[in-house]
Amino acid sequence: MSKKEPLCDNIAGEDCGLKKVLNIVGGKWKIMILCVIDKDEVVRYGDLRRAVFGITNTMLANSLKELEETGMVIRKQYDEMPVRVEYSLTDKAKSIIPILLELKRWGEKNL
Amino acid sequence: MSKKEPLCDNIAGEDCGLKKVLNIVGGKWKIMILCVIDKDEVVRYGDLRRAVFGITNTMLANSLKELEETGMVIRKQYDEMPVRVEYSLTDKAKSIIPILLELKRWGEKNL
DNA sequence: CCGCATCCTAAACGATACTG
DNA sequence: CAGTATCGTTTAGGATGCGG
Repeated sequence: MSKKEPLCDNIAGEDCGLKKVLNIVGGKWKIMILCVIDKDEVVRYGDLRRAVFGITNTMLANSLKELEETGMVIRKQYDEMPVRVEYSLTDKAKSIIPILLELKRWGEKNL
Repeated sequence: MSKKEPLCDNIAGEDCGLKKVLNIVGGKWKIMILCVIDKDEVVRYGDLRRAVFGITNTMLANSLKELEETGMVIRKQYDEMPVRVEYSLTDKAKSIIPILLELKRWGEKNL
């Protein structure tokens, strides 16, 4: 009998681990956002918008909110004047980075 | 100086290895299709349609065509009557499976 | 400075019917 | 059996302007 670990267990639903991952880091901008924060550790909203070339306020704010809700980034607000907001990665997000790096290397080698 | 390997090298374009990967295995069905073929090694079109619950002819045919064009699956046609078509994974596709499995495990553990 | 609200476009996805 | 063609729907993404 085959002992192969299946890629997806629940072919029908959204509860496959793989699909869950794509749900939270998929889309057009999320990985690039994680990338910038990973690189600089702590990043302000405005710096993020300048670093992620081409992103609009709408998409950056939406993406950051979703990343925060899924426990990937931490939002810290300083009520100065004007206000300052800093984003950083959670431990959870940091733990996925090495796997994404493997995927990146695979892509560079094979595509 | 930081020696950290960047997640994305080209923040602006589509030429980041990570984005390339998502381009070819992203979307709603591609990973599930790869999953089924990986499990059974060689799969006929009709079996694939039954195995990937909820997929339509349109999406299955489109996805398979794209996976073939990106060198992820092999299409072999037998001109019998009625015709028979079998799909299998390329070595390239097989080599990404272990990484996807890691992602899957990460998703199961963290999401 | 850091976003949100609104409206709009484009692309992904889907239903149905039909063909070699 | 293994798809294609056509058309409708839905969702992701984007432009612009306003507000705390």
